[in-house]
Amino acid sequence: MLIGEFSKRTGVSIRTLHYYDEKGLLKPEKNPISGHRIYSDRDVMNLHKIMTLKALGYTLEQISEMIRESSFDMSLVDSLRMQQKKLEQDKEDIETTLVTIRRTILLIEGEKEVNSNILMSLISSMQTEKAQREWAEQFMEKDVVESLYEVSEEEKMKWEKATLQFYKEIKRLVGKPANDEEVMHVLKEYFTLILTFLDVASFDDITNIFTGIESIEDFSDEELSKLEAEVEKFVPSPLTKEEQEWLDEVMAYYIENQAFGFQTDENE
Amino acid sequence: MLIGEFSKRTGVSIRTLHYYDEKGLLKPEKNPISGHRIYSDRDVMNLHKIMTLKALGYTLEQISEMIRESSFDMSLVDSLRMQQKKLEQDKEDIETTLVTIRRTILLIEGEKEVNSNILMSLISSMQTEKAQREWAEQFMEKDVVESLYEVSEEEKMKWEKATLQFYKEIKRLVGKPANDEEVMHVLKEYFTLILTFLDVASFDDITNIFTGIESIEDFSDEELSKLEAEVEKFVPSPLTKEEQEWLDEVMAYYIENQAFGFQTDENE
DNA sequence: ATACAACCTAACGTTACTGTAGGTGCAAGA
DNA sequence: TCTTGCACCTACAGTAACGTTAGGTTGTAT
Repeated sequence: MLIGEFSKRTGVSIRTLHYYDEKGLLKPEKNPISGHRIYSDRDVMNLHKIMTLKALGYTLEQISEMIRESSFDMSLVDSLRMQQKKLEQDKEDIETTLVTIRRTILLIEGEKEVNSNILMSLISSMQTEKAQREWAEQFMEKDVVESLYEVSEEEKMKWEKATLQFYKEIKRLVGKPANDEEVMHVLKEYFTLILTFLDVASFDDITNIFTGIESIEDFSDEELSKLEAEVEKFVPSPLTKEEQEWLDEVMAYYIENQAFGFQTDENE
Repeated sequence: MLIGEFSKRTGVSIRTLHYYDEKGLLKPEKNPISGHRIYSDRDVMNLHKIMTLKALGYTLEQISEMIRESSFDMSLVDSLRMQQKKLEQDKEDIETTLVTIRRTILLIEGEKEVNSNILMSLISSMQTEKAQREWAEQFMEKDVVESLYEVSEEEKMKWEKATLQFYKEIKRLVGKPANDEEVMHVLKEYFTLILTFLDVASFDDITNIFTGIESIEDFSDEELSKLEAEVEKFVPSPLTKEEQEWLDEVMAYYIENQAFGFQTDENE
């Protein structure tokens, strides 16, 4: 059987067969005069072995070691279990990304255009959700973390949509004075939402969800900036430096003037 | 920010940053004298965008097109849906392979050593199960195919274990005369098993599961060898030519002498 | 004799990097 | 001032598993 027929019979391209020959994986006889490769029925079987192991995810190098022997012993089971682990990890990664994609599609379906920085922030926030959770367990009780993350898809969606809108507003309002009515309104809405999601009544209560911390002031400045850097690694802020500085300013103003009063302010 | 600090802050290796610069994905400022790269805060954001899109499965080339614009429109949704499809396919492939691996481990757990040809045959049979099913629908009614493949894991396992044992026996018995008692015994057991799985009472009834076929003789020789070749593409026989020829022979002998009688032969 | 298919080797292209060699810029210590 | 050492630079090579192309040879039909 010449290479063309063999290729058709097995469905493996001629170039791949050349390559396997070159790599010593499948070395057929050769016509010593013409140099043409001559494949036998045994080669069909050997190629099939190669393809099967490839389907299980082994590299050609691993395969060439494996096919030297004509039978497998129990060490194959160990090797299979390793493959299994690898594939399960791959699958989980894909699963995470699929969820992210689904949520992203839902998120932007209502919009006609989305600022790419904001969107990327949100996407990577979804993508790294699991890592964020594990990281958060350093500071909070496990069940607190759980209650924060184990919310329905709709809740998450609501949060993401609100965040998207909030950042959009920030980019629109940047530069306005801290006591601007619209600015105050946007901040109020967002803070209210945060408190709703955290399920606390006021900012003071937020400290309750951290372990071993009496108040926000327990964090030193160094600690805070270290924390910020770590958070940035997960999800960098989609705001420019100016936007961020402006936001810090108006937020400080807002908290000083309204934070502990807005609960009662219900008829606006 | 020089490249070292930037690399630490973002977790991306220096070499990769060089690469992104080279490819035009992330081109920081350069000190015109020393040639050192100078990264800004905006670059942090841009790199983050790149990493996010990479996590969604886009290639660097696609990414470099995508990051030219500062906002996304609805075409992103189409693109995300395409990614989604691709990832779903990948996931399914992995899933299939995982099932195959699990079954393979179970299959060989009882054995101390397995002939690699036989094992490869069985593995690829599991791996291509779906394709086999679709192929089989050319010849059988959909519900017949379904009833053949929609059996419990244990049933499948039983079949595979039996097949493994059968091939092992063949390789042990090859060369013995067709009327050898042991040979007859092995064939009988295997045929009985086949009929059990096909849920038919005799070989004549097998034709009932094919559509538009009155008897096996309806197939011409060409058709049969074409069929065989197609089956070989899924799962080549783990037998050598001699073993296969010997098996054909003893099977022919067995069918002629016993096939239609063994149903009654219950006290052996 | 010639056309043509089928084969050959050899070398480059692909993707997303990593590794290495050899050289420059800049600060601190001997 | 010289040297050491670190951070940085460019440029070239290598990885997996092939695909593609070029240029040349073999075998067969006309």
